[in-house]
Amino acid sequence: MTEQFFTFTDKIVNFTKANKELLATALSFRQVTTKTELVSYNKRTDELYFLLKGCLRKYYVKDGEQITIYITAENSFIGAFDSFVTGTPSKETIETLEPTELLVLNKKDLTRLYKEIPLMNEFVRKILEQTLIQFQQALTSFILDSPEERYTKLLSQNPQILQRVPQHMLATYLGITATSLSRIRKRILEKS
Amino acid sequence: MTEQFFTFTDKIVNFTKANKELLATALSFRQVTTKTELVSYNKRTDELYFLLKGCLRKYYVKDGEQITIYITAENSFIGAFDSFVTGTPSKETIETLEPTELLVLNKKDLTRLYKEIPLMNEFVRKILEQTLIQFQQALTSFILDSPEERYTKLLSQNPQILQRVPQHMLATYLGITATSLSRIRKRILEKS
DNA sequence: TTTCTTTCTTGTCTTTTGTAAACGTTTTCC
DNA sequence: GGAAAACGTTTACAAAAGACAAGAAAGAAA
Repeated sequence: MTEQFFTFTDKIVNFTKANKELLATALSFRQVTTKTELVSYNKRTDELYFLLKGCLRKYYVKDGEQITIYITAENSFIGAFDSFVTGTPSKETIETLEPTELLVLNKKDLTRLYKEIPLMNEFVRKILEQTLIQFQQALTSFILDSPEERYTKLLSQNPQILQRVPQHMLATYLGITATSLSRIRKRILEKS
Repeated sequence: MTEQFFTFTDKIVNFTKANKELLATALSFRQVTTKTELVSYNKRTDELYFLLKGCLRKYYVKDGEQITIYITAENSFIGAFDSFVTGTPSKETIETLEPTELLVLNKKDLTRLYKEIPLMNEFVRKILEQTLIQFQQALTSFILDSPEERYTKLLSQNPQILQRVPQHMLATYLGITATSLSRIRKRILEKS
């Protein structure tokens, strides 16, 4: 159950066997159905998730509409970082889009691991470095690219996601309405 | 010269005197004029900067136009993280907008500091956590808010920046053209 | 000061997106 | 299986943004 997780960590740092045993005791397995809220609006969260199987999204509610701001699938960490780090109620909701299997790490255990495993700070630092680069690329794409360009980029970089996520969620994720995405798709079809 | 930097670090972790002496030897002071490129297009960078005084922006070139993707001022770290971390040529340019004073930390020294100062990983991890939250908020604002909302938010959260950065740079930073920002400003004036 | 450059605004026209509503299709779930 | 909900597309109209060009205003430099 944790092999998949350590396959992931092995690409980042060299945890010792002892490290991994400690880590494994801190991780709890959780299996949830579609549409489960892992983090809810205005609730504090002290959990981080490692996705073993399935698909999640993060969304905000604005004017009564759900606006998807993040989508991710297998072998990645996700959490409501703001609430997790600062302890404030979360403005974002994290919800499963499929039956999902995760490993859960809570803040208390993470704090303990930072003390017990010196490599832990380095591990998390490297994860954060990668995540930051990803976020900066996403942010840059919003500034540089048109919605149509963002869609075609998503199409080429992450074609699987299109099979797993409803189009109206993709639309808000691209910063546009479902109507507009439908038009963009039509436009692209007509070009080819 | 480094007091200002340690005032900053003291808010994050408790470096010992010995830590600070080590750190200080790794930091070099640099004073540059307006429009100096700290990181240039297609060049690798192995430097991170801590801004003591002045103002910087990061920009991309698209279709011959400079598109500003980040602006920052005193007491913050900046660098072309992608190039810095992965060693690939930078697609972004970092340029001063004012006469600027900085502390420079290069990658070799940072790598050394990670080994010599255990707290260093924690320090950088915490900086990255904060930066990630900021980036996520910026990204979210692009998805959730209209250009007009982004402008008024910037106005209320960071009014000083408006005095220091030309409007056409702010415009691209907001994801719109200078023309459009000018009209938004007019619209806001007429409302009040 | 005078000149030159940069910056900002305005006008016109075109394209894109948003809003709201309708409609057919697919999926979900008793 | 059948009802209800969710999903995707389309249409008409309104609002916003982009492109391009012209010109005013402000700053920097000779």
